Amino acid sequence: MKPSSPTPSEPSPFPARRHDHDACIADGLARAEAVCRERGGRLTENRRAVLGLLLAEHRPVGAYEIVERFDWKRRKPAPVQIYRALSFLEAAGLVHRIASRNAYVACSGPKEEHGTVFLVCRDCGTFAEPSGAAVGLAVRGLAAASGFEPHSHALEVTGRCPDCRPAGGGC
Amino acid sequence: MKPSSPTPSEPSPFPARRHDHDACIADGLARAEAVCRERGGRLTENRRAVLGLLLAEHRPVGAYEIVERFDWKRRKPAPVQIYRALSFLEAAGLVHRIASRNAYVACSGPKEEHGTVFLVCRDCGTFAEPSGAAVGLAVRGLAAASGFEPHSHALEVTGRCPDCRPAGGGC
DNA sequence: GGTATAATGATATATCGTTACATTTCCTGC
DNA sequence: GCAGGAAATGTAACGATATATCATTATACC
Repeated sequence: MKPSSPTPSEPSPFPARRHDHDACIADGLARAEAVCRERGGRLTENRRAVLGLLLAEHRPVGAYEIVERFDWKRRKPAPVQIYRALSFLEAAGLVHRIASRNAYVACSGPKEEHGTVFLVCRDCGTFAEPSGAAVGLAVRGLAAASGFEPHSHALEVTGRCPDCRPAGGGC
Repeated sequence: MKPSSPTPSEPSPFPARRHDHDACIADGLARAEAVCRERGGRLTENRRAVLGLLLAEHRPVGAYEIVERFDWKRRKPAPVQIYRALSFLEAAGLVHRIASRNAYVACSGPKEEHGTVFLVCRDCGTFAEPSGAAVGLAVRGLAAASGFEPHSHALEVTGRCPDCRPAGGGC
């Protein structure tokens, strides 16, 4: 028996090892189009390209790595181009910055109330963004206890993803 | 009635507006000495100076700000000196890096199990490090649900500290 | 004292992110 | 179509953050 998810009602936030990648990119881009229509921005070629690259990776990617891997009109873009696209996408809630790694990921779901949770595998770099309701609760609890008025929060967890942790070992 | 802490059993993690600052620095340095004896490192003059500066501020301070404010043997230190001291102190659990701000703070208490919580006031920059037991619980819950094996985590919350939030306003 | 290890000093460089300003693209109203 | 204005891009230079390298000095231990 393989250690597959025991509770299909709450699927793992990690991407399946093999999955329909093209669909997952197409979904992300479609969602981006919708968000842009709603917010008023334009999903231009540059922004679409950056988002597409991030959607194609399920891991945090540095801005300069995006620069290197890019081929816009047969030439390398300047860093500022990438940062501009990232700023726009981040403001739209389509991309998150992983501060502890100076890297960026495509957001995997609709934006939660100013709070995000990131799980990053220390071995393979795979990334997941689970629902952070429990964390939001914990934050509000801390805030109430200390008189702090929370505005936004980011929880970054490093560890090992289901694929990288020793299969049977309970350790 | 002023909005002081209603539960004296759990004191605010924020420093009182006026408090015995010298004692608070002395305590931190004493604790550092103890940690060094235990771990085997040396709390050298440079490291002690960096830690002292961070202890004197209750807010995140950037590495280059430390450089600027420093006066070692009548000259400005090179950045690498500061980073070396910070690395040592961070490894010893005496200092934390606030990734979202590229800044560093003196740790206000004994190290918790590979997890930390930071509250940073967006108005005055004041910083607090409350007990993160509730967050640790939330992380373990998320992990259990997704098959992730958490190793360490950092939660960074921005908002307004008790001194900066409007006194009576329930907003 | 002699030796190994830890820490520092000094210089250069890598990495990450922004400023400033000119130019182009796209939408809108005519 | 086409002028006017806002949004987005192109280009170059710069600022901020962090590390590499190697020679030198201090400290602990025998």
